[in-house]
Amino acid sequence: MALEDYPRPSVTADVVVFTLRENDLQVLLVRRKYPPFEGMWAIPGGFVDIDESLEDAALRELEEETGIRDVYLEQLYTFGRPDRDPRGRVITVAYFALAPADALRPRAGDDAAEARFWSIYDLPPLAFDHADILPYALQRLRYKLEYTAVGFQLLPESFTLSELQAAYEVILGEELDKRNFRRKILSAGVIEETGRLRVGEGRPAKLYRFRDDAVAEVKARRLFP
Amino acid sequence: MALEDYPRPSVTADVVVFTLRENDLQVLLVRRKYPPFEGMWAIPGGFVDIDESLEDAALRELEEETGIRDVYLEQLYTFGRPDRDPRGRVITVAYFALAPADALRPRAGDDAAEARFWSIYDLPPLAFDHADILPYALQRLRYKLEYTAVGFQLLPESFTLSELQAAYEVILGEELDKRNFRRKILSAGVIEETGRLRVGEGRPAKLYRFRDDAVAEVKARRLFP
DNA sequence: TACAATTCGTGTATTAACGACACGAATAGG
DNA sequence: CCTATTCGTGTCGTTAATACACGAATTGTA
Repeated sequence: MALEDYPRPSVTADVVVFTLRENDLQVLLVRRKYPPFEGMWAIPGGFVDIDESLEDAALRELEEETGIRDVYLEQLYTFGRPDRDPRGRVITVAYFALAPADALRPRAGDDAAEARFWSIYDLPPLAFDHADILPYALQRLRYKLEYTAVGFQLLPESFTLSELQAAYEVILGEELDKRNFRRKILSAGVIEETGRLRVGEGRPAKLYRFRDDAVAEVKARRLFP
Repeated sequence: MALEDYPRPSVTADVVVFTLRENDLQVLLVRRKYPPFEGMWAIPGGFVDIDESLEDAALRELEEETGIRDVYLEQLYTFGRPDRDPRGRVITVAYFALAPADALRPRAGDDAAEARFWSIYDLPPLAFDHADILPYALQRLRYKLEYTAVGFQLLPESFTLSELQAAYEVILGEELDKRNFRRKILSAGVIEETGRLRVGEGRPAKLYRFRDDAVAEVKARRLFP
């Protein structure tokens, strides 16, 4: 029996792009220009080309909508309810991406009227089954934050410990103790001082950077056990 | 632009069925009756029907190959390298299933010449990219074992603590301390005594069962923190 | 130029969990 | 009744987690 003898679904790759903006955890959404769900907000994505890997499709869509490349990208889950798209059978492989806000220049694509960030904690009504995908992505992000160094993908190259703690707090949705946070993050050995200071209101703060080497990767396992 | 204007891939659901047999962790494989990879071993699976959910497809394939239903099933990952099937573009949504050995009656399906269990630690050459999928499934199983009560899905309804420990050891691939294991598993509150004993060589052992209630589910989080 | 406002950076004491470790108890079979 | 086998149990030292408060460094302003 040949492949053509089976009916084939359409397959899309959708990308949940997280970033930190205005001391908030936000995701990129696009407003749909055409039916179905015309005018509603949706997770950016599109059809997987026939000779393109799933990850390449996600990266391509990401670049089309945000102009960025070299981003942290991870497969999230595949959503395939038969009725999730009124046009027919469409299975979507969802990815999630993390990027620092300053790297992102959202722009509307061919089939999007508009593109902007929304707080993950205050979302508009969403097209398709995208209201199922975002909570799942948030859960995965929180989960990974506790045992890997993935959180640094959301921050600029250098940052203060207070900024890092604020990022953890807004992602996890809870407050953390300052001294315990510093002790854990420093003893994990995943960051190092840059030697520079950030001046502002109050006492200047030391700037740190992520140690993007093999050592840091290994130690990042079970960062918050 | 309509759905039909895009070339569409084929989509399959493959299921990695784990079980414990002969004090070993084993997976069900089928020997392919037809090309490509005729005669080679493969993870059981098949095409997703056009109006069938991905999970239903996995359950259907599972029932066709093993005769079981009501099994623990979880989506694993979606594999979609463009060249993974020589016939054309085939994306597979891989699932993994856990079942006690006594529930399984492997049987060859329409396109399988033979079906049998293989030790996950001693596998034959595999068709497609299935040699990538199995290690990934093992890693996921080990990972889940440490923080959920998922391991009980592999055991019969009642079991001794020694049997449970042996199961953990064969899955994790390492030896565990008897007293520490018992302390952890009992203090987690996920199992209870049945009041019966298993007699055999040596002192009879108490039989336990999994507490399949809401309390056990909650406490099962971070079973081995 | 001092003082008020702000944010940074630090240590300890208590409690909980983890890992290492050895031997008596209960049964079956010879 | 003795031997072989497996079951079931407790302690101690170490490590990790939590809770908690104040002096230090700077900026802006009176």
